[in-house]
Amino acid sequence: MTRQRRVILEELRKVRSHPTADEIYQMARKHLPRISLGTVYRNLEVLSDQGLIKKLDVSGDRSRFDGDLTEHVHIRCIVCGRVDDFPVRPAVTLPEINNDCGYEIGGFVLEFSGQCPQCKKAEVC
Amino acid sequence: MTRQRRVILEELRKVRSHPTADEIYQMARKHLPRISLGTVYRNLEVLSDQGLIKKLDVSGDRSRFDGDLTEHVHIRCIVCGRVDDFPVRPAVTLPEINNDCGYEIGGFVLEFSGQCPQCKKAEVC
DNA sequence: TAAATTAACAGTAATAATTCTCATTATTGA
DNA sequence: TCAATAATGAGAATTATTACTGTTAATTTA
Ligand SMILES: [Mn+2]
Ligand SMILES: [Mn+2]
Ligand SMILES: [Zn+2]
Ligand SMILES: [Zn+2]
Repeated sequence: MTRQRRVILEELRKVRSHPTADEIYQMARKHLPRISLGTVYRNLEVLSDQGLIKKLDVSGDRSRFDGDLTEHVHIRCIVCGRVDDFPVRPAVTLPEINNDCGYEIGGFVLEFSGQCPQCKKAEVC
Repeated sequence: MTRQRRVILEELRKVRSHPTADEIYQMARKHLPRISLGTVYRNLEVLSDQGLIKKLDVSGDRSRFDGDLTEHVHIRCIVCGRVDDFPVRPAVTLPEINNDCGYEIGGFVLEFSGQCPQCKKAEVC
């Protein structure tokens, strides 16, 4: 656990947003001005492999990261791309799913999408 | 509806897989050897905007496309990346969701992941 | 402690999916 | 027919991400 890795983890746990690698890079630079983007990517990968953070493979162009390890659902704005937690639990749990497709199921992603309050307000009619 | 666009749509409707843009490019080249990858990307975007196909923003690196417009669930192999239809309907429907997060909800993605039969068999123990 | 080994680093180059540019070709419709 | 419009092919540009290359810091061992 290097200083760089600790700062990345702390900054990610501090926010309730789901920042991209580059956004985490900007956050970390406030504390470690000489940190490199490559280090941020490398450590996000390591932390994700160690199970200390979650890499969100939500829709959209860039990967996002979440310091909240509890299983929860996300909602993404189709206009600006921001991702929030969504306060609903899916009624479906993994053991309930009848697996007749031959896959060995390991997880699932439930992601809602729509317009966030800001984008809804800014909408041109 | 140009020849290029029609071939892309027909090829996509022909298969039950969820090909990437490059895979569709290879399929289209069989009929139009001089078609360009840029044209494939452009027409997939147009067809998706027109609602004639669906662009799948599933997890993973590349976008995939689906000629099946009915609402259904997907499963993705975490080893080889292939995407299949998953024969389960989520118990949750959009109107049921209480929207107290301020978003205007437009849709959702439910995607399971795991190992496909081939990858499960090939697994090194 | 001092040398050797290891791990992570910063900076930068490479990769790959996608988008953009632009000259050319096809299509439309008065 | 023929001008206007739209789409194309080829390839360059963009961009998120990954890989590489010395360098530095930390850890282990003699
Ligand atoms: Mn979250
Ligand atoms: Mn499908
Ligand atoms: Zn928004
Ligand atoms: Zn597989």
